[in-house]
Amino acid sequence: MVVGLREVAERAGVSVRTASNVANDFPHVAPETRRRVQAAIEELKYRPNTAARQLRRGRTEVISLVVPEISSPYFSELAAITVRVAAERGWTVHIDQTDGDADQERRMILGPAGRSVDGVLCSPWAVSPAELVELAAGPVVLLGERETDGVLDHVAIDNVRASREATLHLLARGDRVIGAIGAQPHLQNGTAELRVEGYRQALESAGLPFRTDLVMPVRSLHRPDGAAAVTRLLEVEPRVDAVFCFSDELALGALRTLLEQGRRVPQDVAVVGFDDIEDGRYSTPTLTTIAPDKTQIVRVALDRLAARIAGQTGSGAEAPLDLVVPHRLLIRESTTSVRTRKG
Amino acid sequence: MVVGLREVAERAGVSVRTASNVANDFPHVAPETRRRVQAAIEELKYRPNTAARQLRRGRTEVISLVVPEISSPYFSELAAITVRVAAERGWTVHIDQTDGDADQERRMILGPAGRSVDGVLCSPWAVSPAELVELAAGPVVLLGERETDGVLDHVAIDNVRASREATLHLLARGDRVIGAIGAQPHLQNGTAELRVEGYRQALESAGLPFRTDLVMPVRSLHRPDGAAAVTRLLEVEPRVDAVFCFSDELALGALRTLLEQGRRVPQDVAVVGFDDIEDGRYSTPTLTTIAPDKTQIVRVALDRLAARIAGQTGSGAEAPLDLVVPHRLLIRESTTSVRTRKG
DNA sequence: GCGTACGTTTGCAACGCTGCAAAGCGTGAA
DNA sequence: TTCACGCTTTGCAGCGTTGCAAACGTACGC
Repeated sequence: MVVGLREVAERAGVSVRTASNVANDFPHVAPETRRRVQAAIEELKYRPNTAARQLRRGRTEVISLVVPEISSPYFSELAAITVRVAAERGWTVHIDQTDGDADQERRMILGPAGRSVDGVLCSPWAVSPAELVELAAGPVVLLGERETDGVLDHVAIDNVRASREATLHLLARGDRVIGAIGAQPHLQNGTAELRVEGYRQALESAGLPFRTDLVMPVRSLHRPDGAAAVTRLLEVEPRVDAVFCFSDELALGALRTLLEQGRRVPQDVAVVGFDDIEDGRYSTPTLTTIAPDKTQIVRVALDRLAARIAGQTGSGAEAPLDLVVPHRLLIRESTTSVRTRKG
Repeated sequence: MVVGLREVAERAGVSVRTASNVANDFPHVAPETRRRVQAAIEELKYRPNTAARQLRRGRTEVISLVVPEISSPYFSELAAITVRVAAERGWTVHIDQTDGDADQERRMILGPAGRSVDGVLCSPWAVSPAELVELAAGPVVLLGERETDGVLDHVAIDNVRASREATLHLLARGDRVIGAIGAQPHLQNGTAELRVEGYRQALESAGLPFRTDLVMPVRSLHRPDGAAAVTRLLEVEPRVDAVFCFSDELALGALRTLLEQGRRVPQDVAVVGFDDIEDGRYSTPTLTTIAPDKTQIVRVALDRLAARIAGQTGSGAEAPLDLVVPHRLLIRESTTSVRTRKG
């Protein structure tokens, strides 16, 4: 048996409209009436029908988060934060993963966005922002990718600067032959390019050559890719002093492989990652990394999304913003001291 | 401007009903009519209004997944699989996290479940199944917890057996002083108890005493808890041969701490985890662990949920099922060989 | 030529809720 | 006593879609 406001109203001896008023905390309701309706609501276990409410109000209070994959630590941490921060605004989050597939990405931004969510937070991967803007049916904020040429709001850290800082840190240690792992020429989101650029700038500023043969492309950003890439790197250039990986996962894969091949980290080879995922704080050695302020990313993105949603009815669409969020370089064991160890 | 079936119908010169028929692939539509309506749909970029559809049909094609936390690797892997498997059925997934908080858990199972999702997959934590069944407003399937006394469907591995196998593996190595990390006396979901029980059974079968002082309670199942617990364990019993952790995260935290304290793994102390998260495949040393068949867990749970949803209108509610899914013991470096290493 | 049957199209109503605007009611001022 | 005002309650309609059942048209068999 489905309980609607009708049943509640009947039970409390009021009109449906009054029942609705109570359910929505409308101020002008007599205390006694309110009490009676409340009681009816509880006795009948009334739960508002979201679909009807949405149909009427035109809002869902649901946003969707579209990421390449949920299970990768970076995105799962981001998702967790998003759910938490969204809750502060009374939103719930619909999470979707695209598996890095362009078609799925198109479908997700178009599909769920349709009208069942109020807005979309999207980490694009295979589809360019220019195309996304065509598809978007509602407010969309992009997370962490290249400059979008002002077609859509987007929130990210300054990837070039972060990458430059990471590389400069290695140079400051005295490393001269520095490999980079994580170029992704096949992708449209452009993040990897920015990181290569920062790496290049740092080398240049130190008067060192930018060797493209030390920039290893990867298919995805996971441990196995890092493991494979570092193996290739060692073949290309056995005398490598340090490796800068464009994700912590890559770095952890590389770390593992370096140790397997008998290279001590950081004595023989230093390793820097990117993302500051939790694993890197507990690996052996712990991982030096670029830490984007994830909570800030989410907060800024949701602020922006809220503004877009609120402004939807407004007159002129505001110009898209490129929002930059701070990051830090966290120096840990993989580029500094080594712990003492038996054996 | 909102495009509805009305606009499409107008444009194509047909009735709203016919437009709806085309949008829903109703078979009895003349090819020419279909073509015209299709064209209108595309030109106007018509997207069906989910709310209205749901209101009319009574179905959302959305299920919710309620987990203690998204960012922990086990749950994020589970979530990723769920999204993927659910997609095969045409469902999308609404993910919520409770932060292990009892109230939030209650709200989640009650709230989203209300009528906005067709069913709920829930990993309970702080709330007992008995209470959950009271709250549930629709089909609910529980994941991975104690026997539910038949109040709700639930899917899990055989925790007692898995835990016994892990402990027996250590015993077979010759370990005699074996600690256990991960008791959670404050929780209601009972998983930890089952694992303690399996551990106890194994020790007993080997004629060894079950020492409660070697069973370390933890607040949550993350790396820091594992790190702290193993520190306490070493204080209680410095001569420990092996540690069985009730999650891989605990194990990774323990691993790290053991190494820091100068204990080699596995030569000095062996470590076994539970969950088979990806990190354990890339740690140093790699982690021996109990691997639940996660895909199977999700598949079975969704099958069951689908059956519940389908059977909702049926007459007698079917009796709840306890579904057991297979697991394996994956033996890796943390209980066997050590890699050679320089230095 | 007519009735039947089937393929195709349609109008009506309702899913449960809330915006709107007006009606009902009680109180204090004139 | 009457009027105006504000608090409270109400009815109506419609959000966009689809189930239902009837209407329409055409082709076929008798």
